[in-house]
Amino acid sequence: MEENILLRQLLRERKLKATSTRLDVLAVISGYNKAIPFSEIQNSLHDFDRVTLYRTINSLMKSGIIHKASVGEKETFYAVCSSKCSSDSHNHKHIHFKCSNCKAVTCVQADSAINFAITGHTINNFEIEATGICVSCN
Amino acid sequence: MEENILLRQLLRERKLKATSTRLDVLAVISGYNKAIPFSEIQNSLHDFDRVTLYRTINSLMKSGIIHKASVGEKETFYAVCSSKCSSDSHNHKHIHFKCSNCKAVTCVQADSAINFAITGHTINNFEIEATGICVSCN
DNA sequence: ATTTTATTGCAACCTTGTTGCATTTAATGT
DNA sequence: ACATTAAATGCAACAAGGTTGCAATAAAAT
Repeated sequence: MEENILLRQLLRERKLKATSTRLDVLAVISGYNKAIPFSEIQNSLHDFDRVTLYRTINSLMKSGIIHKASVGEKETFYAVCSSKCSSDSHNHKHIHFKCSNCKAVTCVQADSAINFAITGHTINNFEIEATGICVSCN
Repeated sequence: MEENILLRQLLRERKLKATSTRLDVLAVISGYNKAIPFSEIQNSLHDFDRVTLYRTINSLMKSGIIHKASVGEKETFYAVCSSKCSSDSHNHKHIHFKCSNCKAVTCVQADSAINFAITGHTINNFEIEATGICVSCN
């Protein structure tokens, strides 16, 4: 369990105690470089209780540090937020992309802004989950 | 449990036995006029075993009669498919829209086709879940 | 250094969904 | 209409994912 002063600062900024659980979980998630499935977090950190991991992930989400990256699968994926996110609101304009070849889930930007309208409806927010072949597999 | 000859035909076309469970479940789902949460199906049909409902829903999905309409919630919603869907493939180009006022989930079409690209990626399929205010609440 | 307050671990629990097996029901052919 | 066949149902049991209450512990504030 190595100390990461930056992660510690990040937690304190969001008014969260910089406990070793949080530092470790955050290190695993941010070191993964793509959306990480819950089971992968568990495997990397088998010294922590399952409940503690759930609670840690929940507080990281509430604080706008990480977010869920669902891709219609049973298993939940998590990824670090952009700096735009806060305790109050998650603000993602990206797409959750699942590669059907390597199975990796990543947060990617569309080449240009996505806009659409639905007659009579006011659209406040939307999420896109896409599947296909990622850069590495192409 | 009233007989619906049309639903019976629909089931038989898709090579499914027209059992009373299926006729009832289908009547409830199609009569709901928007995506229906699983609990609502259960409440309407408390005489059937939970397992039977799950199995019924699964076979209706496999046959392309209904589909899941997820909106990032814990609870699963279901809606009837367009006639384009078959046992082989679900083919939806619609958006799953959740009204933050009345909480209803509906399948709606965008006013114009939605297209986007991600550099280096091949996009094979995508799903959009939107939240906002629906027609009735506007 | 002590107090305060949040976090952890544990056990227990809930919900959602699935499986195996014996029983029942719908469709098919006669 | 009747027997046969193949699929669907109910039940019990289970598994995965996630939550809650509470006592013990660790971090932050004084």
